[in-house]
Amino acid sequence: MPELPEVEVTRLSFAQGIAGSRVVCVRMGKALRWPLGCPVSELVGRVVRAVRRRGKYLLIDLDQGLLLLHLGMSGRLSFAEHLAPAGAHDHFEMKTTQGTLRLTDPRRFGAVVFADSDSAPIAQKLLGKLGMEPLSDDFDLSRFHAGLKRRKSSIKEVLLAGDVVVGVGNIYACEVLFLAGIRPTRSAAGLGRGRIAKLHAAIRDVLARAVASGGSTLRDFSSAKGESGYFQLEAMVYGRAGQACRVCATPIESIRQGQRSTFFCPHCQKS
DNA sequence: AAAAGCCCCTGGATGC
DNA sequence: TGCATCCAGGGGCTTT
Repeated sequence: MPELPEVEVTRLSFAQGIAGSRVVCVRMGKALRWPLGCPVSELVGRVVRAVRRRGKYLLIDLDQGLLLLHLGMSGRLSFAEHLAPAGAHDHFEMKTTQGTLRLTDPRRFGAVVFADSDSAPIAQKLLGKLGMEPLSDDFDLSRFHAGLKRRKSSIKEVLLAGDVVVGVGNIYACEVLFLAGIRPTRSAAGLGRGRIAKLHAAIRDVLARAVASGGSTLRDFSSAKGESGYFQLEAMVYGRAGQACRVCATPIESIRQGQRSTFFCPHCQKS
């Protein structure tokens, strides 16, 4: 479900509300991707300072240590003073003095992991190799260029890998490559400066607009307040195999790259 | 170092 | 209606 815009919108929807609260109790359901890494009792009484984001991870800063939270494919957060009774897919719940934070995640690819600090081994393992933040100033064109130049695999797979730039998932990778007019199978290293500049701009624009408009609802996203997003632009290519390109009416093609679906317009994305 | 595959898990859509 | 198959917005891990 969640790519960078959805994660960021989720963060914005509860960061203020939870900051300054104190943890009252924590309840775990079925196992998520990794164990929490500390006894739940150790979290009780700690103060929630702030919520940051790095890539698709949310970092919940406590007065001592932090929680790394990932939504995986199907995760969703809720934060409210009173939540409905926990259901079968609610696998993490943290009650605080200002409301309860709940992770609902049917597929359980998501995770909640405790780390002593940003430099703790577990935090380094999960965050250490992440690429540039596309919406921050460190997403610099020269560094993007340099990152792509040493990668022989396809540009689509490099975007998805997240070690050059983070946050671009399968939907946005397809959309951004369409906007930049780049064939997803093109080798990253083979792209010229001009096309890389265009791609760089497309990534910033699309992600920023998606955050500004409350996250994409290309499927079923909703923030931790339960507000559903409304991505103002419809998908140009994602999920549109066989349908007419919105620009040139050529049928959109679908292929597999690295076990994921890719959609593109063979005419608008000639090379 | 980088690339390619595998796998974790459940639910919804589709097809017979 | 029932059952099998395929697909899904992620990403760490192992093997080449």
